[in-house]
Amino acid sequence: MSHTVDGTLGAPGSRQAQKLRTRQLLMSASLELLERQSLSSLGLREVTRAAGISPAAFYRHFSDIADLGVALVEETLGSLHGMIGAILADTGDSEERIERTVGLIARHVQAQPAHFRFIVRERHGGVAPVREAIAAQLRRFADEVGTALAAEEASKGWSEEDLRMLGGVYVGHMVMTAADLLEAMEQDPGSPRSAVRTAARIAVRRLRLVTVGRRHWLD
Amino acid sequence: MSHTVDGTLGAPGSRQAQKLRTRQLLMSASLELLERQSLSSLGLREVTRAAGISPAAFYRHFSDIADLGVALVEETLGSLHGMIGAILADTGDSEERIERTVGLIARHVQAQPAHFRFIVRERHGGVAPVREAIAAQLRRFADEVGTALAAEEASKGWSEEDLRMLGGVYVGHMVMTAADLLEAMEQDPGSPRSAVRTAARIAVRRLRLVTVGRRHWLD
DNA sequence: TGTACATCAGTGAACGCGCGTTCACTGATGTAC
DNA sequence: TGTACATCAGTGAACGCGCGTTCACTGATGTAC
Repeated sequence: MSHTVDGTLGAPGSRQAQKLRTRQLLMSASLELLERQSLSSLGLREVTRAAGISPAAFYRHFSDIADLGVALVEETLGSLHGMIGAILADTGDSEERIERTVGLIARHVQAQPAHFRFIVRERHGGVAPVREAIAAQLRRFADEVGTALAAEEASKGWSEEDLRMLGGVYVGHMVMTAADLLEAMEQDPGSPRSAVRTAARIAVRRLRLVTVGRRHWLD
Repeated sequence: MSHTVDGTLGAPGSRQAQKLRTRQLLMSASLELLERQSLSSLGLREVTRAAGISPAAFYRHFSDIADLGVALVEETLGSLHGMIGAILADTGDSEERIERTVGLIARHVQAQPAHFRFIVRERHGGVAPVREAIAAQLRRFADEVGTALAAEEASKGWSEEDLRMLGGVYVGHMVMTAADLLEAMEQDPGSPRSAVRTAARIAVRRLRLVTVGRRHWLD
């Protein structure tokens, strides 16, 4: 019944909650370390040191680093679902919508760069289970986008395979834009963010190219 | 016959030639190991073991693994120059040309999968100098393609920035296609190669989308 | 031409270090009655 | 309600192992005369 957040008292379920908190600590500590290295070079001891727990405790939560990586994929791409939804609601061919979409991606990337960097880096990285988890999620996103596009006016007469392709193109562009923005953020002086603006402008033009192609696909 | 030269070799099986051979051995052994792991998890001892030389000898050729990685980038993207040239000579908007381009990429990827996998994996990998070397080379490729496109009929009225963007889009599609083909090759049963064919077909459609967009860019 | 010396790619042993994993343990939390 | 027992997240020590790097060395190749 009673409840003290500082970990001294026992409410029912507080053990479970504490375990979850530690798990989350491991995951966010890892994500921070992964800003500067890849998953396959991330050490178990390194992670537990950063999280402030003993190495052995790691095994109460994950069987190994690859397992933690898969959990990070779920968490990260879960948090992206909101973004995909917002973009879907926005998907259309007008200039304004393209710019809003790129702006949305830019804001998400700047808000949680570590999550995006992780996905971009491990998408083709050296840890097979993580690569597969990312591929499965991105395929799901592409299907969702394709399905949403199918309902639009501009998709009349499109074959199912072409719609799936188009969904994949949009998702591919999102990842590409995120990667470009991260690269720009890394090399940017900090204040003026000119490299970021350039990356965003190019992303807009690329999306415009796809949009024009879509409009005249059946010509 | 006396041969006194400032440092050039004269005798067959010269010291310099042997050194180059060992260096090449280190690089090709690494590339093989990198089919199954990423550069940042590649060990110096692991490489020398695979190459059949002692660990200490490594330092006669490279200062560390990152240094070897940069050398691999130069070698790999140097070998791609021929492909880029062939594609440039082929670049145009006709359906046939698109299919020839994708076929060309597919053949190169199947001929030397390890080289392409290395570039795709390390393009956003955990080793900064390697990432930068790849980015610099791809930027160069994109500029070359952009310049070649500028000379074409279809590029009349295009701004320079849009041409650079288009060059980047083509290079981006090449890398994307290579990545998709590698993924398909991995999961393919072996004989029918249906996943590879599907990946190639989708690559063709994506390129077609870009082509249509290009054609109507100024509408 | 032959001889004496210089160079340097590759060796093998040694080093200290941090790694992943195991184990018996502790003590707070949860449960049964 | 209080008491006795069960659970289990996290600990700390220990282990064997492979790592990157250093060093003095060897012996084939190259050079000077």
